[in-house]
Amino acid sequence: MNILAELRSRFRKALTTLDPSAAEFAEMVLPSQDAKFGDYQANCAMPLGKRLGNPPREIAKRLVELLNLGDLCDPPEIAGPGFINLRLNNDFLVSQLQAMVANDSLGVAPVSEPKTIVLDYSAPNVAKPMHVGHIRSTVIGAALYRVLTALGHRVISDNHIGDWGTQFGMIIYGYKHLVDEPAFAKEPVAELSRLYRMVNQLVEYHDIKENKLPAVEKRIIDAAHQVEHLHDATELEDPKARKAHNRQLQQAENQLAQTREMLDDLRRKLAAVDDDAHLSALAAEHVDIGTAVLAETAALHAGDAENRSLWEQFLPACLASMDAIYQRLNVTFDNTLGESFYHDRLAGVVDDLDQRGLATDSEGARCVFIEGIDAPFIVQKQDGAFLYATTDLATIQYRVNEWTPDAIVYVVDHRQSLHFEQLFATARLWGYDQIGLEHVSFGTVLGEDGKPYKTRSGTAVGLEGLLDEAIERALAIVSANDDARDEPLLSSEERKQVGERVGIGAIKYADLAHNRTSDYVFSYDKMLAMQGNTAAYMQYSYARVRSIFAKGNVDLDQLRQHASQLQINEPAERALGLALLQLSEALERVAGDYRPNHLTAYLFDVASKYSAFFENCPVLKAENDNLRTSRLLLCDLTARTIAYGLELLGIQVVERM
RNA sequence: GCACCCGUAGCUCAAUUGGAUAGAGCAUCGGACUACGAAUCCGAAGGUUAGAGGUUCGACUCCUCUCGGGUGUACCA
Repeated sequence: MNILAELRSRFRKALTTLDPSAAEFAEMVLPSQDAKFGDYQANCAMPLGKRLGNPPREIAKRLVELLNLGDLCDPPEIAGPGFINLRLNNDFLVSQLQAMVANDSLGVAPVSEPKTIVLDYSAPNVAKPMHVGHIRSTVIGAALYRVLTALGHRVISDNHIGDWGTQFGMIIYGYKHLVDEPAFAKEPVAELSRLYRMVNQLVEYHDIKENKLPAVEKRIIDAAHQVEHLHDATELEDPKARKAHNRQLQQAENQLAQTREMLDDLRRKLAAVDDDAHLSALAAEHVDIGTAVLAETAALHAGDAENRSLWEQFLPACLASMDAIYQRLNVTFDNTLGESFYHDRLAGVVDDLDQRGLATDSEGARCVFIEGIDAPFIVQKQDGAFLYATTDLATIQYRVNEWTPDAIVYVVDHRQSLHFEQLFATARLWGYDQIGLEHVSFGTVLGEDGKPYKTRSGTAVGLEGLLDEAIERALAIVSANDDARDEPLLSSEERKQVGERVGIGAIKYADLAHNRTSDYVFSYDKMLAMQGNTAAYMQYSYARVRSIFAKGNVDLDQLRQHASQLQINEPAERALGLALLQLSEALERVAGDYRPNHLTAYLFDVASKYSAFFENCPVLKAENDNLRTSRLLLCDLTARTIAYGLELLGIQVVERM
């Protein structure tokens, strides 16, 4: 049972009796932040009092009279301006916990109105190695998939991979001109990824040399002039004008500094090629590589037989290597329909937009203009090529036709907000105005210097290496700790498994525990710490609970037959029991705004409550057998809740560590 | 220029979407292993929620302005 939902439903009845239009105020029943205000509190009397023109305390009093809560709560108390404080009664807590023992889903109630939700997450470009930037979408998306499913929704995951874009032009060009045949025969994906990186670097090299560098140099000259000009300006008498002037100067100086940094960055990239004899020779040889790559891409799209066959040859290997990472991350998808799947529908999309008068010609491109947004939503380029905007529209059309979802949810980083704003607005104009379109955005992963997490050479940190390092560090910690014991617990195989679960878990949990909208700082030391809200701590908590059963030779199946012996006496038992009963509430909070950090916070709370219980209430050495059984049942529920919660987050537990 | 996001304890982050005295972990200081896992636990200290106004019973949360930071912004995805 979802206790909060039940309380709200009781309040809704009382509220509508009081005033037919007051049902909405039932949402103002919330868990209390402070235990001294009870377990739950209703804050509806204040706004309702205002609406009805009565003193809030009086409203609260009448509500309490109308409420029928005797089976759940002690008599409610009215406090302060009109808060109604609720405390669950002991019998109710005990009966709910007893029911939970026999319930496989730990009392998580399915939502009353299940929805069909398409969940779009991960979406890497194939043929480019996955990097740190793919973690959040993948991990958050997979966790949301599990939580929404656990709540009874029909969830369809779809990995919208980039398998049709310029990067294929790059590897096709690379394969035709620069391939290392033996290396390709031996490890095709590694060779393709080398080719991708090299071609990309050469394209960028020429682009910087011919376009970017001159442009940035010009900007620096302009900015320097601007600064000089502002410096020379005569002293202003008027304080207001002087302040404005100083601000302008400050801004101009900042801009100059920023532009200089950009220049340095570009020069470093040029130097990386110039200083390498092999690369600089290639750069000289492939002067037109930029346009050549675009031509290869265009040829692929136009159905060129050779490029098409290369694409078909490359793709399976790329997908297989991508799947290998997903396997390590324990992430799956119901569908993997990439850009290539939609390519023959794109012309139809633009035609349809034309016919409905939504697309207009602007500077030779077909665009949809959205009211309030300056930038156009370009669906077809001057040269006739389509863009990701077009693909995304075709994708919406396909998903709606195929699955008739209530909502399509995109787990994509915040830099694409404008794109999604335009996409959703266009889709609504196009007729898809009955489904929820949501951009679940998230912040950037930063290095410990507070800047986007990059390698020293400035490239994104590879995902594979990231996982390897986390596992390696976890294994070292696990081993060091086990070695420090009088008698080590773990075999080397166990250590290896624990290292993997703790390492991968650490990366996922760190990501999920942060509010997704903010950037977060990636730190191995913090995510692998045993104190605080980390996967390692949660896994340790689980192992610690489980060790009690081993120590006491407890048969869990038999224990669960004795659910009726579960009792609540000590405050620590009560606090733990109440927390255990709030799992469904935590999951609904996650689903409510697609924030997995509510679940990590909940699990950490359960673990903390368990610690207090563990300190204050002897289990195996309880005063009598009944109490021992009762407390073992609480331990079992705690272990199951932690394991289930972590499982929903995609994290595995270990029995010993 | 315009648009969006952010600013919370020394550091890294929360705050159930407008609720009561803003919470955790690290770091600092002080306690607890011959009772179940001390990789742990308990306690102390640490805050004008960037600043100024406003809205109201009540504001970290909503509105306005200022300061500081980030991101995006016409044919890449």
